[in-house]
Amino acid sequence: MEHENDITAPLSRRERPAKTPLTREGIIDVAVTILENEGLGKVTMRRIAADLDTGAASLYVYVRNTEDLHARILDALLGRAAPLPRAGSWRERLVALLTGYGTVLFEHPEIARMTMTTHPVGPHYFRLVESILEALSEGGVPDPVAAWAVDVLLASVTASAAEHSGPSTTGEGSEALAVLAARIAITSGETYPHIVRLGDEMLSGTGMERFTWGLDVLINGILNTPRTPSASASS
Amino acid sequence: MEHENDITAPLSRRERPAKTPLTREGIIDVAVTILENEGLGKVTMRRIAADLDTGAASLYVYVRNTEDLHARILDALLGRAAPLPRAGSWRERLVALLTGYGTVLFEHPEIARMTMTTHPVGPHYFRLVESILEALSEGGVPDPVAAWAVDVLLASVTASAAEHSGPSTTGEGSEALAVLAARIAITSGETYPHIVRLGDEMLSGTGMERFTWGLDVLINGILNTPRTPSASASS
DNA sequence: ACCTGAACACCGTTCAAGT
DNA sequence: ACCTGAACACCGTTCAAGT
Repeated sequence: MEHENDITAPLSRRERPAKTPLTREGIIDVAVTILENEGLGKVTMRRIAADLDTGAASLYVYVRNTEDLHARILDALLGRAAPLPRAGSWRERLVALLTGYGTVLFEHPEIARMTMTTHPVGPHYFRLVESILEALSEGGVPDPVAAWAVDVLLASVTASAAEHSGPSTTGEGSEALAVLAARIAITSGETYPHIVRLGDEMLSGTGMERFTWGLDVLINGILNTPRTPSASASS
Repeated sequence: MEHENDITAPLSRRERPAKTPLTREGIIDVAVTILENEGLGKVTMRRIAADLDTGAASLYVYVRNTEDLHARILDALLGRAAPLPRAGSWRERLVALLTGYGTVLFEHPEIARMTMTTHPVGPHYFRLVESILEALSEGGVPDPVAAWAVDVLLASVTASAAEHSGPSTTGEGSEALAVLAARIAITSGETYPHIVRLGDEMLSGTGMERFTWGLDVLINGILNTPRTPSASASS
C-alpha cells in the first residue's frame, strides 16, 4: 500500500502519462476545457500552460498570440456541434441551420461576443455557409441577394447570442432594462411616452420566441428586398 | 527667474491649475479622450488615474469597476452625437435615426463591440429608442411588433459596427475572407461550390451599401412579419 | 468623505539559454 | 526544432492609513 493513494507524493510518470508532447490540438483542447469550466476569462496563456505543465512561452510555438488562440477555440467548438440538417423545405432547413449555429453560440456567449470581431475560419464554418447558400438558392433567392444575406443572417444570430452574455446570471440584462424602464416612468412619463406605454411589451417573450421571430423578420425581409446594383443616385 | 522655467522643480499650484477636484464627469471626459486618441485598450483605471495625477484607487469612489466605467463612456459618446432627425417620412426618419446611431458606433468600433454586452443606459439612448418607436408607430407597425423591432434594429446596427472592429487596419477583415475564399477554391472546389461561385459577390459592395441594404431588409421584414401571440403549439 | 501608496494576484509577450 | 525560466511592462482591485 506504500503511497498508492498518497496524494502528497509527487506524481510519477505512471500516474501522469509522460506529459503529452504538446501539440496545437492539445493546447486547443485544454483551452476549450477551461472555457467550459471556468469561462473565457480564465483562458489565458499562463493558465493553459500551467495545465500543460509548462511555461506560457512554450505555447507560442503553436499559436501566434491570444487572438489566434481564441479563433482556434471557436473553430473547435463549431466542430463539436450537431450535424447539419438535410431534410425539410428550404426554409425549414435554413431556420434549422441558423438555430443550430445559434445554439452553439448561446451555450458559449463569450465566444459569440468574440465572433463579432474575429471572423470564424475553418471547415465547419464553411460548411455552414455553404449550406445556407444552398438553402437560399433553393428558395429562389437571387445570387446577389443570397451572397449578402448569409452575412446578415449569421451576424444577426451571433449578435443575438452575444447579447445574452455579460458576467452576471441569466436574467440580469432584462432586469437592468426593467429597473431602467421603471426609473424612466418615474422620472418623466411625458418625455418617453412610447417607451412607457410599450415597456412591458418590450420585455415580453422568451429568448427563443424572440430569436425565432427575428429569423422570420430577416428571411421575410430577404425575400422582399432586391439588390439594386447601386440605385442611390436617382430619387 | 529663480526656477520659473525649471522643469525639474516640483509643479506649483500656479503652473498646474489646482489639479481639478476629481469628479465623475472629469473621469469620463479623460476616458473618452484616451479612447479617441489611443483606443479602448488604453482606457485603463491606472492610465486614467495617471492622466489625472492620482492613483487608480481614487477612481473607485466614482465608478464601481471597469465595466461601469465603459458603460458611462458609451453614454457620453451618445450625448456627443448629432441631433435626432425630425423631418421626412417615417421610414426616412427611421433610417436616419439608425444611420446616425450607426455612425457613432462605426467611429468607435470598440465601443460597438462593448455595446453588444453592456446595455446602454442614459437619456440619449432612451430618446433614440423613443424616436424609433414613434416612427414605427407612425408607419402603422402594431405595438407588439414595434416593441420587439426596436431591439432587432438597434442590435443589428450595433453588430454591423462591431464587425468592422478588430485591431487591424480598415480592410483586414475582408482580406482575411478573400484569402480564405482563395484557399477554399484551391483546397476543394467541389466541397463548397456555392461559396466558390458567389465568393466575389459575397465580398462586393461598400460598407455603407451593405448597411443600407441590411436596414431595408429589416424594415421590410418587420412590415411583413406579424407577431402571433404564441403560435408554436398548433401545427 | 475623499484620497493615497503599497500590496496582492494576476496578465501577454520576448528573449537568451538550454536540450 | 522545441522548450524553458526569467524578465519586462503592464493589468484590476483592495485595504490600511492618512487628510
